[in-house]
Amino acid sequence: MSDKLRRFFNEGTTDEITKRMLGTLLVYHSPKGLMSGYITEAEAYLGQKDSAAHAYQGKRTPSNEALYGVPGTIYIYSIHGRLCLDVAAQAKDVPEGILIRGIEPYQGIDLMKANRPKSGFELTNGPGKLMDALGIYDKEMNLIELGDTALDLDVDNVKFPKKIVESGRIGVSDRGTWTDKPYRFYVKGNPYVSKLPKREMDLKTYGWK
DNA sequence: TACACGATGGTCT
DNA sequence: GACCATCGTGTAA
Repeated sequence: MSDKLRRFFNEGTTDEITKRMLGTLLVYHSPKGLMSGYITEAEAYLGQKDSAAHAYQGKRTPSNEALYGVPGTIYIYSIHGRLCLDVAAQAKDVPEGILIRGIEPYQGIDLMKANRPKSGFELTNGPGKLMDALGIYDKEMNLIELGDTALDLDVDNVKFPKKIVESGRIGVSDRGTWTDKPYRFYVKGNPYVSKLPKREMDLKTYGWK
């Protein structure tokens, strides 16, 4: 991992880092070619105290081990037969993480369409969908730091959201008081956001400054 | 556009 | 055997 990326993660709380991640460029050097996309939507999961998190009450198993890694460790997990992409956000052994839920395709769009023959914004507007579009079908990169494998995060060539919307996290079944806490963040108006009604899409600027 | 629901397969108990 | 940080299709309005 680059020093610059290390600094990106080493400052702030996990929800602050999650917001900072909106507009950064997720880069994947796939076997088929380069693909990338700007992060449009992400969720923070605050570790052992967070009843919606995989590491709630310090739960630690082989599959969620990556959450306990250094900041920027890739956490790939499967759910309902799909894969999702997470990144550890805090110091080693502090199991807080960020779920990447949407990207706006930038490079390699044709490759993504070949991987996932869906029209329009359905290409990458969900955590399982974007993994499908990138063509990541296994957990080979799990436990590795961003930048030390084919996946990287470019924090130099970024876009800036005009406004960030907060909401409850998607898909968490009832888990007490943390169920509805506003730890989902997305770029207001960007169409590559899950479950976004058409009327809330800003098709002129996609919500960027 | 909103909601309901079935398929799905890895992971844990 | 149950759970689940999902997705796609179906229905109705």
